[in-house]
Amino acid sequence: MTRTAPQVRRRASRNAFDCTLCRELLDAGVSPEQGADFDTGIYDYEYEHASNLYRVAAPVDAVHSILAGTVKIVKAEPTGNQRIVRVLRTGDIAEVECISSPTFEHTAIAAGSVHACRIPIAWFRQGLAGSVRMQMLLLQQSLAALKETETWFSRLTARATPIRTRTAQLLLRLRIDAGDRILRFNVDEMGAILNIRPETVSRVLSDFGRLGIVAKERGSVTAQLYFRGNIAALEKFAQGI
Amino acid sequence: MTRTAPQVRRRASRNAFDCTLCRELLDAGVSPEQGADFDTGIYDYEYEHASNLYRVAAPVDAVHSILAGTVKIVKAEPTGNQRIVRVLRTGDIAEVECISSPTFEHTAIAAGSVHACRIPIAWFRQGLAGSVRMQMLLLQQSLAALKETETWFSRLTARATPIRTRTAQLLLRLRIDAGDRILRFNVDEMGAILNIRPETVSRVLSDFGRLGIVAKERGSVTAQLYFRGNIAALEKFAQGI
DNA sequence: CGCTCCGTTGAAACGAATCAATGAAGGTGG
DNA sequence: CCACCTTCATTGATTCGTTTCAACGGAGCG
Repeated sequence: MTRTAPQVRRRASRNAFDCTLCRELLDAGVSPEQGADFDTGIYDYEYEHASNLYRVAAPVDAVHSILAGTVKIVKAEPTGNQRIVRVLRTGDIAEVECISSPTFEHTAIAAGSVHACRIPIAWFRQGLAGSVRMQMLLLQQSLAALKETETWFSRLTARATPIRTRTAQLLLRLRIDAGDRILRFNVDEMGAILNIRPETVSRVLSDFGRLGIVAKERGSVTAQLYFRGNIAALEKFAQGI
Repeated sequence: MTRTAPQVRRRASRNAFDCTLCRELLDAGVSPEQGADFDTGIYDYEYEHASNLYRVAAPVDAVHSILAGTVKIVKAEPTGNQRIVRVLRTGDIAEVECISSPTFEHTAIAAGSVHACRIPIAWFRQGLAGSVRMQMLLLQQSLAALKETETWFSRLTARATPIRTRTAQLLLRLRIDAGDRILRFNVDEMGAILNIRPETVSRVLSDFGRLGIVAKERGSVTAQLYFRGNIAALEKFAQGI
């Protein structure tokens, strides 16, 4: 989990109004100073796979609204190792914690290609103070994050449940929409979530592979990011067979 | 963890205005209908040790503000076993989740004697809609809960860390104020937090006892609720010796 | 006094961690 | 275009820690 991650990010072409948060802010009548345009720092950025949206302990300069893609939220332990505490999807707002914290409490890493809107913190705070709808929106987000984290941890780290079961649960949680595609994390990352060693993840995944339940996608380069899974079978395993 | 818990609760004598939440609501100009008095259902209740403030899946009838004491927040797993996802202290607001949920998502159990203010949900929601300060207050609470849960889980369930270490960390987290008193959970409960078997908890605690680091309080009946701990020594263990 | 609840302790079984070696894939430079 | 190197996944053999099963003991209570 200490492998280096590229820091690349580039401005994309999308309109800022695709972002719920931006719309909400503008609706609230809080415009980013007069003559607002995209030079104020509100953009749709595209982040490469494995790049950081922001890093732990860095001063909070912006709030990120996920327009497309999946983002891993990583918490660093004092012991040095890192754990993934939740996963953000399209529509989520990253690091609502920034309201009461001057620095980021997590690191956010793109899983696959990610589009995110970066809203300058000053504008965001201004908007928050003046808009009841903004506050409710954030409250909802915060509660959603709480629920996600609780479930994530309490189900996925339950030692009573065998690792086979927990791995199946994790794979189901990483499913893309309704199909049989599953977001593919590497063995280190899955270990960081399930709290087991990468070797063990590999063993379980190999088992699943032999049973024909999970297969790695072959073909194009980007396809490596996904598994193909037998969802019905996985659900059985997830319930402890 | 399936031991029965008494359901006792009785009305205490304290004034509702000791409760931050109540004050906030009244300040917001939202009074519980005219002629408001304590018959509206706003009370300072006293809960006995091990009694429930509310139970999972029950319809949300009230929000609880903890005036004094410690409350365990328990999440039930589909597998049947229960885990303590966080601990509430004086000043905390229980189950902020109720804003977006019709039923309780957790069970709240008093650890020792607990004073809590029960605010009828209708009044609470009314106040929330009209008060910016209320919303910010809840947002803060929600974020605090999120942080607490993350830390709780990510530190205490880290499999890499030996159980000795994690137990020491837990004990430090259960410390009462600045002294050497530590809130005493039973072996089942500590197991439910650390995600280990009660027998294992017992073994570790016995070790600590032999090392003179932790001692069970002797004497009065209520004193059973506490340990006496050598804080400095525990901190060493908590850092992995 | 005997019951039950809860904590304690022991011995054995099991499962994941650890250590170590091999293999597949991708990138780089000659 | 191929050899080389790095990264990451895989697999095996062994060790270690927790669980499991089981029995015992103290405390509180009817």
